[in-house]
Amino acid sequence: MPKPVVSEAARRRRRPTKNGVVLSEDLIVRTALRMLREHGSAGLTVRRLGIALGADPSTLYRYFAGIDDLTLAIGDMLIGRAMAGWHGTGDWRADLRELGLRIHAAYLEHPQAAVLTANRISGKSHEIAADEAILGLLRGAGFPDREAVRVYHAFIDMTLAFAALDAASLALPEQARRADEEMWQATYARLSPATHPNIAAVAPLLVADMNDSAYPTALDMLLTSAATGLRSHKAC
Amino acid sequence: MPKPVVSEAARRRRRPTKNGVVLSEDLIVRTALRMLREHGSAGLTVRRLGIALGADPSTLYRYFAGIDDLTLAIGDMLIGRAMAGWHGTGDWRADLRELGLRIHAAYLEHPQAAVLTANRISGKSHEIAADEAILGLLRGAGFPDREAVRVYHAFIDMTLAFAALDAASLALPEQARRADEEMWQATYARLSPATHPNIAAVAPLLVADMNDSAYPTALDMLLTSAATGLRSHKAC
DNA sequence: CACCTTATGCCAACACTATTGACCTTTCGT
DNA sequence: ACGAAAGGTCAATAGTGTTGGCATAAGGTG
Repeated sequence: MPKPVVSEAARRRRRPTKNGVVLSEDLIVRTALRMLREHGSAGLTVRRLGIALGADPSTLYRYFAGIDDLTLAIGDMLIGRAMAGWHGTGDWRADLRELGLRIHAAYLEHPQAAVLTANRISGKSHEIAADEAILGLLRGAGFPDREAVRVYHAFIDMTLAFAALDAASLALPEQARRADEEMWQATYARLSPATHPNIAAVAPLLVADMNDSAYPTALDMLLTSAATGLRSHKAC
Repeated sequence: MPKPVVSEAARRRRRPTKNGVVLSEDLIVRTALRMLREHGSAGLTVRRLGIALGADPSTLYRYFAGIDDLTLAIGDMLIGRAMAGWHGTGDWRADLRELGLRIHAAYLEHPQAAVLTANRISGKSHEIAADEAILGLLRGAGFPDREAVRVYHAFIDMTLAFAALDAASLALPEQARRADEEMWQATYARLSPATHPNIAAVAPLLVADMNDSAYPTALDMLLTSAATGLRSHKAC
């Protein structure tokens, strides 16, 4: 057992690196985020990260068990940023909406990172805090426990799933992204009404709509359905 | 220009490999799918694929420009299988539900492959056919065009997003998947009621629920909300 | 202040990876 | 039957994550 990873809290000595940098989990993750932004989602490598930090690549294994562990930490930091400074207002529906949009936005701010981490469960502190907040809103609103868990599950998975999907298209290389966006013009808008009557009928609407995220719409629909269910529950 | 890739249609000579195997795009893609299933989503490497085919790894570059090109071809194949043999029944809500579940299921049948390709937009024929069918169902049900496009967009993106999310967790290496599944037991079920009252209160429900896909729930909520909107539209 | 333990950074090495350019051999149209 | 070139092979390059051993400085203890 050559390299035990010491938890950040239990870390006592802070020996500076050859170049004088003092490492920490937080610094490593923040640097990784910067590298992802600059070099794309395939540009995060242990070697490059080491160089960017001014430390030997192998040093990182004192902080993270492997690159997988590092990506989980990156994901947790994104959730942490989404939740930073959030406070509920008492209106469960507005609060949930705000929370979903915040998480979605936090991921889209770092699309290359989001692609790597959005579909992983980290179980780290920020993620747990978010889950606690969401469940609190639902139970506080009067959802019975079973229903609260159902809605919570749909809400959080939908939010992360959309974050990953939308991030993926933002993370494409400039050239590929433009090609995707112009697909709607080039392909869908030119289909014959004879073979594709429905697409042809709404083509202008499609072109206008498809390059925005559908998340806000889908989120509102989920919340509407939840509210409907809540009313019928209270009626009983 | 050392290695021009010849399109499958224009391919004329079929020289057998040292081991006597005759290559083709189709054979390569099918073999890649098998390897993904057997060795996990990180187990598809040019070297291994070459060995599995009984050919030198570099031979594959005669068929695909790079590994990225190969994954696109794999994705193409999945999309083709998703819609095969579908027919509507006339009940728009049931039909949409069926369609969503089919697409979701088709991806989950090859989770390791889905992970690599799920957040790419193809714009190819099968995808167009699905879009036409969905828009037809919504417009046939009486949604005004603008509303039909909104619901269509939310529906298709949500379906693909969940397919990617759920495929990702199925595609994790056995060890990591068990770790993720046990996270709910190991981490969430042990949080103190003092610090995390809501999670603690519903912990057993979470453990029971979180390892299934939330897609059916989210899909039903989306359809419920759409149906509500449709009723109020018809009332006008 | 000096000492000793040990946490932590560094180095070298390993077994991989994708990709490329040069070479050679088989295939097919003429 | 011949010659062009498609297509398979080989060798090499530059990169990857990861690990074991070593050196050194930090910080508690006397």
